[in-house]
Amino acid sequence: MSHTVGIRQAQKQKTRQALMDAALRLLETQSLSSVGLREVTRAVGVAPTAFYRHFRDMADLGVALVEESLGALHATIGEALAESDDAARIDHSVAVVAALVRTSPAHVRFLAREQHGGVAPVREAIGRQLRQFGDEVAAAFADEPEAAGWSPEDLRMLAGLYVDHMVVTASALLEAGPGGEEEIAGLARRRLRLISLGRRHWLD
Amino acid sequence: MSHTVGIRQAQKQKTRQALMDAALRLLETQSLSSVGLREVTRAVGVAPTAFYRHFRDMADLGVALVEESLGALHATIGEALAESDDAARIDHSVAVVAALVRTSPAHVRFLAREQHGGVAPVREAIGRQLRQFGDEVAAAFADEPEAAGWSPEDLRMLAGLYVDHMVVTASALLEAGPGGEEEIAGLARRRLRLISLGRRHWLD
DNA sequence: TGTACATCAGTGAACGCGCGTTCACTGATGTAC
DNA sequence: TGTACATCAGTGAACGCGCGTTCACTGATGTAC
Repeated sequence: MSHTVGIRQAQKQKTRQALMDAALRLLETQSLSSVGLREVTRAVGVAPTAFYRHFRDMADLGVALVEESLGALHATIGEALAESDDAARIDHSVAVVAALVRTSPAHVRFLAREQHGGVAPVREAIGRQLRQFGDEVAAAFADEPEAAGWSPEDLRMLAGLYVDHMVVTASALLEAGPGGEEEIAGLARRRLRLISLGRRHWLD
Repeated sequence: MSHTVGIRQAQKQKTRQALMDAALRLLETQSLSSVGLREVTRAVGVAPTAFYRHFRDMADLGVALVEESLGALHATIGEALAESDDAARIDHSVAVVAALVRTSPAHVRFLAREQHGGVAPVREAIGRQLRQFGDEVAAAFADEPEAAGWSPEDLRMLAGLYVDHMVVTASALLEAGPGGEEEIAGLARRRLRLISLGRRHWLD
């Protein structure tokens, strides 16, 4: 091999990830503004000062967690939106959200908690991501024949309604726990179906 | 007069309210789990130990703030829901939420922040209030002729959609500030209208 | 391949600070007679 | 109305503790020759 990543760089990346993982675990029962830097380094087993080699402060780590939580979701959501049939799209979208909550509950909890939390940079990073999802959903809608006659503003309004509803669904799934998943998912599907009905008659 | 409130009791109530007001002001830029008891008493101008005469801890004060924020709202929402015309009900409901955000922005910010925040008793108190709003909205819907043929579950689903939407609207109004109020309110009304359209065709 | 030097992730001691909670107290208000 | 005692909201000193941040350091990794 000509050029490996470098032992030093690989180890640094590993520590950085360990700090993020430890923080995420602590965030399940606290909010970001009350999790301390020392608490995180203690959980990882490094000196408090090692933290500064990776993040300026806890807000900086929080922003990194937002990217980790939502960065990969854009592609997955894109797939769900690509479904041609309306019912299939609803089922697929709800399934994507349910899968996210099932596989990464701590990430979802973090997002729900910090979306309106006390740490401005993190709040803004989440807001940016959600707005981007809204834009992507609106763009997907715009490509469909059902969008004929719709103003861009109304499409964006509808897309925002979808996204907001998905966020509400994610935190409801979280609160319900694994046992209540199917009930919440069913409720979410019925709500989306009602919205979808409204969409169909919007231009009547 | 036969029996005044008592100077002692009145003064105690005044201090208690001052603690809640000071906490609410501090909560505009922080979350509950990072606001300290000493910070609150310092803002009021009493000794830290005076806090314990009124609340067990900050979570206890938070629960009291939830009641203060939402307790009076049930009656007001009831009025809005009593509108017979669908469009009037939408306008009235959005106006109630906008008025709440305008007159008590700090209360609304507190609720948005702590709805999924790190302090369990407060989170649960907010959840209880929102569920109660949902029940009230569902009961109001049930009394209408349009509800004929609807299952109780579907009515509760619709009511939840309304309440969740109002919560989303309230925090959007907060983020937008006074200048963007009309835009957000307009968006909220269009969304409610779309939901209302879906409702009308639910049984088709 | 070997050597000499540079880099830099992680260390550990030290700092000043504000925190929540305890305790015995004070003195104005309330009550019984 | 006046007196004697009880109540209790608010005080102030004291405590031990964990916090974020600074600093000079160490020693493994990286690089130039």
